[in-house]
Order: sequence, then structure tokens, then C-alpha cells
Amino acid sequence: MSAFPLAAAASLSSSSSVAQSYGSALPPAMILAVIRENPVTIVVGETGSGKTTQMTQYLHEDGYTSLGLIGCTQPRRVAAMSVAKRVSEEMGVELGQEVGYAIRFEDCTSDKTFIKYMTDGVLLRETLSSEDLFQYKAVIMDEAHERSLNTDVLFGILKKVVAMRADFKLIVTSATLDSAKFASFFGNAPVFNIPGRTFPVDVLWSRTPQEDYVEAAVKQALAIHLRDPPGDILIFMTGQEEIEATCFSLAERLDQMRSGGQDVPELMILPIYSQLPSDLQAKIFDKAPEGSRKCIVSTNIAETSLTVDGIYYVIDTGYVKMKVYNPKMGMDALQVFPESQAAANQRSGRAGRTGPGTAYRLYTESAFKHEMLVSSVPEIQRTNLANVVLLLKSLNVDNLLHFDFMDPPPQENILNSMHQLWVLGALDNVGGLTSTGRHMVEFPLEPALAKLLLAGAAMGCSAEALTIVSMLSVPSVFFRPPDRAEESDAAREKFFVPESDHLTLLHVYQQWKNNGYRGDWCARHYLQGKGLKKAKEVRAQLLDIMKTQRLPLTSCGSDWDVVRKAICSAYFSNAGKFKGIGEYVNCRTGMPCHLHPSSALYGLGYTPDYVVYHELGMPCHLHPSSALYGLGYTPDYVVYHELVFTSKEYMQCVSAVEPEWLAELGPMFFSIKESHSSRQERRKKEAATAAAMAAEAAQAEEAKAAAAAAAAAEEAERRQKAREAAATPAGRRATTPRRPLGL
DNA sequence: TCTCAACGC
Repeated sequence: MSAFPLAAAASLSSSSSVAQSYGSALPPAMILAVIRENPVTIVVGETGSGKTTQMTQYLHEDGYTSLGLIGCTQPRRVAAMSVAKRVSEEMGVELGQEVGYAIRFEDCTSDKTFIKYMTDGVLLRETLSSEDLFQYKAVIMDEAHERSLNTDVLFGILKKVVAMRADFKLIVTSATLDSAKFASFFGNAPVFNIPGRTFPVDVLWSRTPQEDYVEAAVKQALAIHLRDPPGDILIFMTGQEEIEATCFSLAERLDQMRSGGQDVPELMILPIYSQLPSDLQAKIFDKAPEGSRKCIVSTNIAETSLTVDGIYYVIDTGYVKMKVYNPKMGMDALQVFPESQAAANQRSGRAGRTGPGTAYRLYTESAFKHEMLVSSVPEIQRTNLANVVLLLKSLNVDNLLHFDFMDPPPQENILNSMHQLWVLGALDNVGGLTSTGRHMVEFPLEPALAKLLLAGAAMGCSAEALTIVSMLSVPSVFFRPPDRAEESDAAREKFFVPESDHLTLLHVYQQWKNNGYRGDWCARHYLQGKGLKKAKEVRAQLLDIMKTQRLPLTSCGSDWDVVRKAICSAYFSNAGKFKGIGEYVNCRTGMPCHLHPSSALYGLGYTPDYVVYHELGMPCHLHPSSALYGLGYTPDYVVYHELVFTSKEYMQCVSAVEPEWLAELGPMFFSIKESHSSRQERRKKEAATAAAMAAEAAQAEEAKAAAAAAAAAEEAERRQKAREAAATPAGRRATTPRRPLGL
């Protein structure tokens, strides 16, 4: 048996009611003995304890793999891949053979595989085809304290598996903070403590609350740079805008000092956030030249996803951006909240990976103790659960309100998600799965996108739907370097299909295909080649699933109106009705959604005689990245992929739709009837004594509407022409059908 | 009032 590097310092503590004690030195044999004797074991292992790579090998050496697989789940794909690679190297086998990994759209395992690393979402999906996970003898849920949505659902499912199978072992890793809670959820499971090998970090508090934490962080970073011994600095901010402001201000202050004659050593200022193009991201791993140091300004991405060595100083603003779902509004809000105490400790810990470090917290100790939650609200309690509901339904969980969640989500979220699925035709009137629902659950997609594929198949445009769904399943392919924002925006606009952001994505993909899937073509048009390639892979995998589902692959050619209709049938719950310049209202909830001034739909309007009827109305905005933003024509009705409140209620990924489609495809929400205003008009006219005058008035009204419509059409045409003149992607006009919508 | 954290199936 290989040496267990953790054993020397490992100890076993017990949960409240299991009074076992194993002393301070714990050989692997003892850990394995406890696992043998208990169906569930909680392992508290700090970062750097090596548990992720060692535990699977121990279980293998203890014979668990002779009868089945050992699975180990990770919250992130890169972790699943890199850990599998390392373990395969340690065991001297080829990756993908005895040791492999599986992530969405990528299965790197074989018949020989007995240790399998995977994302927790993959294991969750596997429970669909084998409810008791019979192929696994043991599952290790790593980083379970992060409490991802999938982890939490798996908790409930694996608890059942443990109850069903006496031969199954579950090992859950947790942070110290949650170990008692985890142990109690799994029936007083024993708890191991495996100390990590990180260095101590001095925590320094702000004496007074900071009004402007960007300014405070800049000052602190400069103070460290000018005063303290070598070692790199990591600053945590909430988002891209703050990061850029911080970087700018730091550079400016350094310039000022130098031009004032001060001798300031060099400081590499490095922003990092997920939307940053990957070549710029990679710079944070460059070593600072001798005599200088680097200062990384980061979002949460450096809290868990990215680990940079050499950090001795952490500056923590104390805030974090989080998505919170509001079921009443059907909207996500992306808002800044104080971080949790657990997150603060995690951030501080980033200063202690290479040597003893210092964490500067830009808030008071009292704020930490009294204003911060001990740990973050688990994702399952603040998210749309449509996907989870669909999955549990297909696992025959009849009553979701009684499902054994460690922290149950608000009942309202569950009921709202069930309603969404009913609306999409995935659930019947008594909450059972329909055949549509059974088709949908086969796709590793959110329900609306799965529905879009099914609708595409039914309407003869599944090839186009497939491309759009694939493009929405990868990070945005539009490349927007902060220093070339205008150029890249102009490049993006050349691909715009004015009536639809969804069709714009389709257009980009088709152009890329027409240009031989070339990388240099991507670079020229400010597109992420990597993302497009990924979309192509995703498309192929989804196509495989479509084949097994016997769904036809058909193209509608250049008749893209059909595609918009398919989009409408997936997204009619997210319909917005034109309200005023730049402003829409969600037809159902009354939620506001605004057109962004750069939308194609912005700035023009007309009044239809008939409307899709709904009294409520709240504004929603077009996102500035939308093809519909500010380009000059305004459809009366749009559907959107997602509504997120940031500075405003912004719709993301918007398509114009015909009102009669909404009535046809979403009859539970919409019916066509005469609008209030046009009814009044009619009655007025009826009351008029002179029939001739009334007719004249009507004529005048019509002429006005026609003129407005013509003007709108002309304007749209003009803008289109202007864009075409500027556009370079070959053949765009030839392949993009368009007509001014609803005019 | 012209822009969004980072994860995942």
C-alpha cells in the first residue's frame, strides 16, 4: 500500500452521538476500517491535504474496485480532468483506461476504468439510468462544502442509495464548519479530520468601515508594495467594472508617484475574471521579474477555481456578487452582498499557500461577526429549480416537497418550477412526466433549450435549433477585449440579424462553417475560436442524443421565421410586450424589461389594432449586447432567454415574435382579442352621427398607421443597408432572410 | 442612465 501522506497528522473525531476516538495518529488502515464499518463517512480535509488524489487509491487498494467502480465527484470540470490525470500518472496507467474522467459532452473512460472522476452533475445524470448506482461500490463526494446545486440534489439521492444497498460506501468531504451538519444528515456518520498543509495567515481588520472599497484596496496594495517584503498581492473585487477601475487607479497612482520623483519598484497589474479572453487570463500565472511583484485583481474566480502560487498578501473587500432567483418575478437578480464568514476565510487562505501570509480585510471585525452569514445560502435555495424538478420527476420522486434535502429550497421555488414545466408541456395536470418531458430530460440542457430542440424537430428546423442551442451552451463567442471595445462591438454588429439574437448566433455559426471552421477567420471577426469549436462538439453530441430519441434532423433552409416560431414555443413564458421607447413588459408577470438603446428594435414603434391580451406589465430592457439594441426597429413582442436584474431589468438573448404565435403556442397565457384602446376607438366611431366623417377619420387613422409603418420599415431598411455596407462576413445577405417584423 | 459572478448537466 502506498504511503498516505496525511496519515501522520490525521485524527478522527466523532459527530455528536458517535463517541469513538482513534487517537491522534491514524494509519490509512484505520480510515479504511472505519469506512468498512460505516455506510457513510465524513472527511474533513483542508486544502492541500491530498485527499482528492489519495482516497480513491486507498479504496482501490482495499479491494473495492474488484467488484465495481469507485466514483469521485468534483464541482468543476477542470478539477475532474486534472485530478484524474494526476492519479493516472501516480498509478502508472494511461488516462482514460483504469483511471478516467467524465464531464458533460466529454467521456474519457473505458471498459477497464475502475476509478472515475467526474463532475457532480454527471453522477446526478447517471442516476437517471441506474437509480441505485449499482456499478459503483463507493462514491466520494469531494468539495461537498461548496454546496453546488448538483451536490445538494445528490445528497438526497445518495442517502437513498445508502439505505438501499448494504454494499455501497459513501464518503463526503466537508469543511470543518459543516461537518456536524453533514454527519447528522447522514445518520450520525463518523467524522475524520485530516489537517491540511497550508501556512498560517495573519488577519488584519479595518478599524472603521470603508466607504469606497476600490479606493481602500488601491491604498492598501500600494502600502504593501512600498513597505512590505516580496510576495505577490491578490485583491478580491465583485466584478469586471470594479476590477478595471481598480487596475486603472493603481496604475495612475504609480505614475503619479514616479513623476513626483519617487523611486517605485515595478508592479505588474493583472486583472482576472471569467469573461476576460483566455490569453489575458493566462498572464496571471507569469512570474513577476526579480525585484518586482505582481498584483492580481480578481473576482471570485480566484477564490476556488483558480489557484495562483506565490501570493503572500490578500486584500478582501468583503463583498461578492450573487445571483438570486425571484420566483414571483421569474427573474434572476445579480446583486452585491456581503460575503459569508466561510468565504472570507477561504479568500484569506489564498495568502497561505506558499508561505505564511497576511490578509487585509477592508471591513471591521465587528462587521465580520455580526453582519456576515456563517456560510453562504446554498445555491439550491436561491435558484430556478426547473431542471432539478424535471430530473427528480423522472426518478419517480412523487412529492418534491417531501424530498430529503439537507436545506430544502423555498416551497414557492419548487411550485413555480413545476408550473414552468407544465407550461412547457413536460408535466401533465397532476404533476406527472409527459412524453415531452421524458424526451426533454434526456438532454443535458435546461428545460427551455431542450424544448427548443423538440420544437425545432416538430417544425422542420431542428438543424437550426440545434445550432442555436449549442451556441447557448458555451460561453459567449463574442470576444471583447476591454481596450478594443469599440472595434469588437462593430465586428459583432456585422453579424446581427436585426430581429433576433438567437438568429444572430445561428448566423455566426453558419458563417464560421462557410469559412471552413477556420481559426484565423474567428480572430479577424473578434470571435472566440475555442468557444465556437466547443459549440461544434456540443452540437455533435446533442445530435447523437437526438438520434437515439429518433428526432429528425431537418433544415428550414433560409426560412428563418420558422426558427423564430420554434424559439417562441420554448420561450413564450418569457414574452415581452412593447410599452414605450426601449421598454417592454413581461406579458405574464408584469415585470419590466427594457430595450437597450443599441438594440435593433430601439427607437421606433407603432400601435397595432389587436394585441395579445394581458393586463399586467412590467418593464424589461434589451441588453446592450443584443442584436436588437438600438438598431432602429421595434417589434411589438419579443421573447428572451433570460431576465437578469443588474442595473436594470435586462433581457438577454432576445427574439422578436408574432403575437399570433404566442396565442397559438402558449394558449394558457395568451389569447387574441381586441385591445382596450381599439375597442374604445370603435365605440367612439359608432357613436359618431356622421358615417362619412367616421369613415374619413378611420381612413386618416389608417393612413397614419401605414405611414408610421412605412417609416419604420424604411428606417430598418436604411440601417440594414448601412450595416451591409460595413459588413464583411461573406454571404451574410445571401443566407439571412429578413423582413421588417410585424410591419 | 450603453453591459453580467462563476460554476454545471
